[in-house]
Amino acid sequence: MPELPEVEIFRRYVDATALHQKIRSVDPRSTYILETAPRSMEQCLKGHAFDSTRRRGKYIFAALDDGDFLALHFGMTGSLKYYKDQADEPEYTRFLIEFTDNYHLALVMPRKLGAVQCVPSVEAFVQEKELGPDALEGIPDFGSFQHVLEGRKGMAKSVLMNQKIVAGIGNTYSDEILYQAEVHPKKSIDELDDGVLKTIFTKTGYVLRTAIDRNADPDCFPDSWLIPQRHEGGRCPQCGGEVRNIKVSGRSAYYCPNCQSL
DNA sequence: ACATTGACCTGAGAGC
DNA sequence: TGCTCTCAGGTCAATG
Repeated sequence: MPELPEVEIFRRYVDATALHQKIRSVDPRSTYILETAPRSMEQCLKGHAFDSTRRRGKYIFAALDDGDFLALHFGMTGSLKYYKDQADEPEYTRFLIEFTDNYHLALVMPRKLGAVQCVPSVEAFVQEKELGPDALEGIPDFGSFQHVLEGRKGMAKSVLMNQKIVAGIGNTYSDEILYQAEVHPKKSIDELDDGVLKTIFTKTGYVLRTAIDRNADPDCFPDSWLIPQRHEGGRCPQCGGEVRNIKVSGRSAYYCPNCQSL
């Protein structure tokens, strides 16, 4: 599921493939994910080129040469594919950009839970969505982390997943972070002492950074991690006990009842 | 103002 | 085989 590490890999993919090429046409296959009208979308992109990219949480912003941005969100099934021949167009292409050199950039998304739009300013967009600081780059030290959590009362997992508090962490990585910090997903955040909070902060950086270093490919994650065991019948790498699955705010949370007690 | 829940989307996989 | 049901988890609106 595209959380911060996957989205960062997508961002680098755009950097490596689709920059500095003039856009010939835009083909919105699904208006459902379009948050900018098709006409203004075309006006925004056609004849322009992407200069650079930025990421905030789970959003990518591709900067156009006239100052606008294309904002991309991948929902839970989104990905990008860059290719030349029309015959190589992936199934479930929901938004398609064609460059003047005949290459294509497709937003592929079986479930239409993502979004595409043109925005004049990243800052205004972030403000409108009330996005919190980026989980990796927006929280430089433990003091900032404490500040971000100030006054929060919810369950640890829900807090980590709340994009208005910290942007970029979703269901899968919140489980990993709490597993490594040995915190029960339902533990109230305001009941944790500074030592534990500091561990959560440290593990957040470690987990996200390591995932990016390994191409956000779970097959390459360390054996000591929960994610490879995050399924029915999975075993805790630490104690060998069975991993448990419970519902936390309507999401399925995996954890080790032995290592992460309440 | 905050926390929590349910709806949306649609393919995969289970069960009958 | 083929139908129905449940589940996955991103965000957002509605509810507590």
